[in-house]
Amino acid sequence: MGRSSRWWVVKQQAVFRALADPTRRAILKRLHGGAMSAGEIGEAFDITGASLSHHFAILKQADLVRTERRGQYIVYSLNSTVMEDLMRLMLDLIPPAGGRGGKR
Amino acid sequence: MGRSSRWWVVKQQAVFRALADPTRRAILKRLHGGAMSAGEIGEAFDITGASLSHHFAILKQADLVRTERRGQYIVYSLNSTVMEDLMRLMLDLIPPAGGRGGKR
DNA sequence: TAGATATTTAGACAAATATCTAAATATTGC
DNA sequence: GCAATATTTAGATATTTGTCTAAATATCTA
Repeated sequence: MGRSSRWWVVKQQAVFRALADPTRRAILKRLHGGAMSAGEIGEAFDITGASLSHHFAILKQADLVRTERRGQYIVYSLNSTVMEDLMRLMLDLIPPAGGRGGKR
Repeated sequence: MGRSSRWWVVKQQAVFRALADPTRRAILKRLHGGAMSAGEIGEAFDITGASLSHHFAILKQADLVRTERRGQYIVYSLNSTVMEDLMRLMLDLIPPAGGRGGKR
């Protein structure tokens, strides 16, 4: 419980929303291999830079990625802390092991 | 393995989309305690039965819930198998521990 | 079988979303 | 300072989504 619960309720929605789009999931996966500039990330996708930037903004709002300007470029990297929070959240949606909840 | 990768790509999108809505996440959480009829689930929410039914359809399409008719009622329960698939998928989005120079 | 209850389906509508083009901002190298 | 490159912002548009009301379907009970 390091964070206020309200913080997480808000952030939670941002995170799930961010993950709902296949392009954004692909971006995260691409970042899996290491930090990359916006342009490099974009090479893998067939959409404009503007659209890409839109996706970055949503990922950033969800705190799933971090940015750092390096000269002309802006370098993106995964924020694994929030990813781990998300995992915990997911676990919360899964019934307890050996759980009842089936037929009666 | 076990499932074709195409199956999962399709299902994956359905699952993430299903989780993007806060009402649907709340439904899953409610089912956490055990199977429940549509009406019982609905008691917790301030939306019409029709809207509820819409959410159920999306959860079902994502295979996150199972249904069983019991007389007049239709009983919903969690499908933890797909939830576990989802967890694996999430892990896939998280960078490997100690990845890329960063020991912990 | 008729009426009551539970749930889904159909159709409409407003709000949210992904995408685009064009323009703005930031940075580098000459 | 100026042109080139990288990225974001603004504004427009078509699609998707969540919700509603009304009607349809399924089941139970008297």
